[in-house]
Amino acid sequence: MSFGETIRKQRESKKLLLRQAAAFLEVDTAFVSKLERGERNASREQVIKLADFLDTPAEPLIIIWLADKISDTINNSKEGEEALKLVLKTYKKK
Amino acid sequence: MSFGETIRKQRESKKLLLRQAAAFLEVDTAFVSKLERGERNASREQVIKLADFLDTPAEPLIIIWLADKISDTINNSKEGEEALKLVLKTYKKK
DNA sequence: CGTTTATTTGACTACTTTTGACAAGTCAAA
DNA sequence: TTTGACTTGTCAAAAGTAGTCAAATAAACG
Repeated sequence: MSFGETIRKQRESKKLLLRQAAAFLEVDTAFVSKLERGERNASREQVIKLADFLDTPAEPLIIIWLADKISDTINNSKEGEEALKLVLKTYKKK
Repeated sequence: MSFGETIRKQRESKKLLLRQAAAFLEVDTAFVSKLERGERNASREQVIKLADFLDTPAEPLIIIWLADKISDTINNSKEGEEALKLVLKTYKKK
């Protein structure tokens, strides 16, 4: 599940409105709608604020958000999986 | 080893000059220098051309180049490893 | 139905980033 | 001291992005 879907689900399950999320983040409602549908990207700060707004721990949300960004840079290229493995390998040692 | 280092090593081992690489890629010498030092990013097309220029298969080069971009989007954040694993997991099933 | 409230869409602007060139620089070798 | 390889800084143009606004849909609901 993508970052957008995740926060939408959480927001809805708590009966919160886009408008409220927007007020909390201090942005326009349309913008939050776009975040939830993956049409815009959240900044790290916004993710943290969202976690706060949704009253959920930030870290898992950040992980999903980051994963989304990674998928995005890979962009379905067929070399993606190999590249991921490579990064993971060199990431561990250090 | 990063993408830049990789292509520099290959170029040097074949006694090719920056100037020649630049001509082949149809860019300026300074630009290739920056690519090799990671100060600029190559486009996918440029990577492919480079492979051609270096007379080496493109795929492994693309993998390294992609891995570089991924590392870049993770940018040492502590959630990076978890995010990588998450992407890898969802990437396999598809 | 008709009205109101929530969400989506698209166009648009301002801002930031990136590309690649150019000129001037360092450095080594001859 | 000239020459050839590479590096560095600066910049204009191009491309990308964040966020807004107004108008369009879609629910919800009496």
